[in-house]
Amino acid sequence: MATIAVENYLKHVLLLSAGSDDLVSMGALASAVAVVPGTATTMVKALADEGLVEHQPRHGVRLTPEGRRLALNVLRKHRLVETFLVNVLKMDWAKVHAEAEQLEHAISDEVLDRLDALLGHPQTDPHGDPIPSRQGKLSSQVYATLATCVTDRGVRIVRITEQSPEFLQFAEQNGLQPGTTVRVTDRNVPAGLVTLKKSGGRALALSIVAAGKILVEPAR
Amino acid sequence: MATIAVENYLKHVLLLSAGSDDLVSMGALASAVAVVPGTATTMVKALADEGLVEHQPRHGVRLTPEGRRLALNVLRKHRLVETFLVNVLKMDWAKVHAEAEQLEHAISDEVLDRLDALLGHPQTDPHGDPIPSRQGKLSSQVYATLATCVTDRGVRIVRITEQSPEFLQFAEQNGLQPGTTVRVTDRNVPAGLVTLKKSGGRALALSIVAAGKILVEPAR
DNA sequence: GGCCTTATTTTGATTAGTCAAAATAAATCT
DNA sequence: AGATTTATTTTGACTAATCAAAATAAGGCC
Ligand SMILES: [Mn+2]
Ligand SMILES: [Mn+2]
Ligand SMILES: [Mn+2]
Ligand SMILES: [Mn+2]
Repeated sequence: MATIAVENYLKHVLLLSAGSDDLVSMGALASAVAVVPGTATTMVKALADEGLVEHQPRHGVRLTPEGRRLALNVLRKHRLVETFLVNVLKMDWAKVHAEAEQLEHAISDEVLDRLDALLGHPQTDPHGDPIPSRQGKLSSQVYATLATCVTDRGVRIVRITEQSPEFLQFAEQNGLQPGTTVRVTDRNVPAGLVTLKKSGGRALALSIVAAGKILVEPAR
Repeated sequence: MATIAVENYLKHVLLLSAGSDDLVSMGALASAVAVVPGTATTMVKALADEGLVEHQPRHGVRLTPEGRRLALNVLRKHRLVETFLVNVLKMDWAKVHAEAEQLEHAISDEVLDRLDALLGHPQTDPHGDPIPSRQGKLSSQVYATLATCVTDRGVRIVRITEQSPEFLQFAEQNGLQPGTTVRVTDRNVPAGLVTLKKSGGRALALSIVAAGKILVEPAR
């Protein structure tokens, strides 16, 4: 059985490689799992011995098919648990990430399946993050963000790519959640500012960096 | 934060001391947590240093008030999780114990409270085991068992004190679950045999040992 | 090409939890 | 009481995971 630490490393390699199959740097991995770089190196070498990752010393890591399979299963647990916590237990969507970080290692595949059924086989979690399918398929659709999308046109928020409670709470308070339609009224790059309006709401200003964390699609 | 190992030790000291406040022997504790006796000694000394147990060398352990508080919280999580798994996810009651053994260490107090509310503040889990209250009160009601109760009188099953999947599956298959009313038709101590009948069912034989694991109360 | 900066790896220690097997104390049995 | 059996503790060793700090390699810059 993979330990909790192993599951966390694999999951973060998956998240950091983001669709593409290029190498994940040690530094990025270390800071994602919140360990010192040397620790990541040690662990990655152990994972490579187990055949879960491929390690190119001095360059980075990537998942093997087996490592990817495990990582996807953990990610599926994480996101289904988040969905359960929000949809069934009515928890604050800003808090469920920390909760799921633990639970993803404690639930069995059977509980996973039953949760999935109870929730009606959701495609995304409460933040719009895609839930890997039981067969290990993970949607990697590319979206525009509030920092890059067309202006003066309605766009629908599909995903918030940031787990910090602070950001999520801010988004919630301003109604920036998956499903909401907004319109970018102004984008001032030198000032690093994006201004937007919810249909029938008042204006809201956001930094370009913050806007870049909110994925959108054209509102049909 | 208490580690998973610490939580397990504390929970088992609580279960083994069963209401009374006498000492739990090292041997019993070691086999409950499935470690070698020396390991239990080492851990108990560490727990004593943390003020979670009182260790009387060569005689045994008992929980301090603080250790008891922690242990009750873990036990509450365990039993509420079991209840959730059976009542909401419709899992087999024979399998939920193993599942809860992991989950009891992964859920936060907030999730605990929400689960409790979702389930309607149950008093017992699916096996009839009492669920400690949020304030740390644990019912210690004493019941007769099918090995000791009156014969030829209806008795209602209130609890199965045995977690093994085999036993629970056997009990389920024969309709021996909390709530069911049965009647002991014969008890042959020398032969070590108990015979009983479900109201309107056929006879069923059980060893005295097995019968002793099924707690009952007079059916009014 | 050589130097400098930065990322990565190595080395040496530490902590939590565990086991095997030897040592010791307590109980039990002649 | 003395001997034997049984439970507990001690000792020494091991694994997984981590950090601090020194050593090393890459990549970019003059
Ligand atoms: Mn995690
Ligand atoms: Mn999410
Ligand atoms: Mn447990
Ligand atoms: Mn139970």
